Parts: sequence; C-alpha cells; structure tokens
Amino acid sequence: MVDPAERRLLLAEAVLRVMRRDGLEQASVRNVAREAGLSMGSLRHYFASQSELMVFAFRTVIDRIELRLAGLEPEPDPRRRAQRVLNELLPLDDERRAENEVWLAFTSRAMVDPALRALRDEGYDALRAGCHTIVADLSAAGLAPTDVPAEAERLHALLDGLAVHAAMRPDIHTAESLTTAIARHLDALATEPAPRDASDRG
Amino acid sequence: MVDPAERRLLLAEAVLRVMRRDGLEQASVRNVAREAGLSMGSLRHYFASQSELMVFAFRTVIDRIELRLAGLEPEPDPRRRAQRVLNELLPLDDERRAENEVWLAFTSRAMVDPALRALRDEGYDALRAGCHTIVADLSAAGLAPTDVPAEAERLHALLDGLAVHAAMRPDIHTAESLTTAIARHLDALATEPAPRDASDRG
DNA sequence: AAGTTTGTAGTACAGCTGTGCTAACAATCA
DNA sequence: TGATTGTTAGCACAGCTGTACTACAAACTT
Repeated sequence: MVDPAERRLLLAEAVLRVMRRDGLEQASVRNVAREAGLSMGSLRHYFASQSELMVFAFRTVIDRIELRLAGLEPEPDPRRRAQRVLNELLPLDDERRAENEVWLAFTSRAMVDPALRALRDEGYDALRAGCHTIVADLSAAGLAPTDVPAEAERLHALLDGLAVHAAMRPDIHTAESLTTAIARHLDALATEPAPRDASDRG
Repeated sequence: MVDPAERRLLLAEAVLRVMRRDGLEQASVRNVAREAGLSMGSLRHYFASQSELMVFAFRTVIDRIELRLAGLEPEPDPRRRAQRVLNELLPLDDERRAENEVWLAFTSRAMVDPALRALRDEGYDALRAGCHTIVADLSAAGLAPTDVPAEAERLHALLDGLAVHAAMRPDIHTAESLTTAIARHLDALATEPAPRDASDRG
C-alpha cells in the first residue's frame, strides 16, 4: 500500500511533467494517469475532478517554492540577503525553469479558471510581500529609496518580467544574465536613496 | 460579397473575443465560427486549419500595436517621448487590456506551439528594440545611465512584468498606478547616469 | 472469520474537437 | 447561353475529453 499523500504528490508531479512537455491543455485526466503509470479510475480515487487535480498541482509548486525560501541559511547583510532570496526566485536551474514554465501556464489559465485564481492571487501576494520585505530592509540600511511600496512594486514587476523573458528566451536569459540583471537593479537602488519629488511625473 | 481580407479580420476578432471571454482553449473552430456568425465550413474557407487561424489572430494583435505606435505624434523631448511610447504599450484602457490578456495567452501557448513561437519571438524582439531605442535616446540626453543594453533589458522586463501584473490584478494596477510606475522608473534612470562598477556584483 | 473500507482497473457515455467532404448558391467570364 | 470560380453551409468521421459506474483485490476492523 502506498501513502495516499505521497501518491497525490506523484500525480501532481506527473501533471507538471505533462504540462511542461506538451502544454497545459494536454494535462488531461487520461494523459496524467498514463504519465503516472496509473489507470483513470485510480487517479479519480485520489482526485474527484480534474479541477481538483490541477489546483493540487499548482499548490504543490507554490509549497515547493516557499519551502525552498524557508530553507535559506540566514544572512545578516541585507544586500546579500536580497540577492540570495531573489536568486532563489529566478529560473536559474532546470528545476526552477520547469516551475517557472508551469507558473506561466497556470497564470494564463487562471485568467478564465476561477478555481486557480485564488491560488494565483495567493502566490502573487506572497511574492509582493517578499519584495516589500527585501526593499524595506534595504531602505532601512540606506541601500534603497525611502518609498518602499513603490520600490517593492518595481522590484516585483522586474522579477516577474525577467521570469517571463527567461521562459520565452532561455537561450538569451542565462542564469548569469538573470543574476546580473537583479544585481544591477539592487546596485541602482543603492545609488538613489533620496526620495524624489512626486510633482513632476507624467 | 465581402472582402476576403476583411472577413479574415472579422474572424480574427472573433478569436480574440472568445479567447478573452472564455480562454484560449475555448477558441475552437466551432466556437469562433459561431462567435463570428459563420458556419464551420465558411471559416475553413478562409483558414485551412485552426493553427492558421490562431497565427493570423496573433499577427492581427501585433499589427494593431505597431500601427498604434507608428501613429504617435512626434515628440522631440526624449523623456516625454519615452513616457508616451511606454504608455502606449501598457494596458491602460479596455482595448489594450484585451490585447494584453490575449498576449499573455498566446505567450503561454507559444511555449508548446511552434507555429506561434516565431510570432512571439518577433513581438519580443520588437519590444526589446523599442526599449533599446528609448534608453539610448535618454542616455544620449544624459537622462539614463550609459550602459544602454543593460538598462534596455531592465526597462523591457519592467514593462512586461507590469503588463502581467495588470492582467492578473486589474483592480490593483490601475491606469494611473501603471503610468506612475513607469514615470518613477524613468525618473530613477535620470538620477543615476553614472556607469557603475561591474566588479562587485553578486 | 466476516464485514468494511481503501485502492486499482476497466468500461461506458455524452459531449466536444479538428478536419475532410459534399452540396448549394452567387458572381464572373467565355 | 454554359462553364468556371468563389463563397457559404452542413454533415460525417475518428479521436479525444471529463465523469460516472461497476468489478475485483487487498487491507483493516470488529
């Protein structure tokens, strides 16, 4: 007998493999069951519907990312801590490249699938909060402007933009170029710590 | 009799409507034909395959964006020109919000659909080139750092990141907040025109 | 030991898909 | 006039989809 929770994980991983190889629309109940080496009936024993399976697969990805972040060794220097956390979120190796592609597919699907929307928003909020913390710490150390919410939003957008670009053009956006891009942004934040006048925008 | 080119456009617009309302996977030959008020047979007269229809619909979106950019009135001041071009690329109104959602769906699909990949890369290259031009002009006027390729990449990622965020959370990312975010970035570029030392990154 | 729950498999069903095919109608040209 | 071409419609086909259902074995409970 296999642990049910473990079997659900195996099925979630089968979903992710199929999604990455053939696209989200190929992640049918049949294809996922075959990928996992199970029958349709078995799969349905663990997930009552396809939607449930998809939600669980997405949740698995989110959990994995959060676990990795929580496992980072403590780093007192805010600049180095920022770089490490952000590097952990970028698709620098194959495992995270896969997660990134899956994230993109789920994000797109969540535009029209209410069940996935809540999860997507959860991931969005978590990433936004993480960026806020990073910028707040940098700002407190004089390494970022004082307008923390604005800089957090900018960092968040930059991070997701880089992730999308890396998914689209993995040949151009190598691990090194992504890391460098983030490092450059953090450097730039440190050189403009003075609050700017908000009256001459537009 | 209707102009064939015009009818193809009508069908492409039907694709975009269905995609935005029900998701890309609902943009089947049948649904699109019904949306356009035509029979399946008629649709197939204009597009020999579903792939052809999709590619044409994507191309329509790209053409529309390029047309809008080309129609911008000339603006001598590089800072204001940058802001205007970038505002044109952000999902600030309903029409461009629709385009943005469609772009996201196509981008996701292009991960596994070779026919769309070429178009997606074309759009990516065009946007990248546009960002490069903007930054180069700003840099020449002393309003941006001298490392133009790096800053172009940063601006490009920021732009796409904001677009993704706006698609995910249109309630948070209003037209005003998007415009402000870009304006703030352009301001920030102007305050750090000195080239930075590349040796202490990481 | 009997009964109950849990896991696995297989099948059936209605509904959708893309595509190929045929037929009818309109317009143009010889 | 007849013939050809362009346009619209509709159907048939094979194949896939999610879900419901039954059947059977293994494990656990009482």
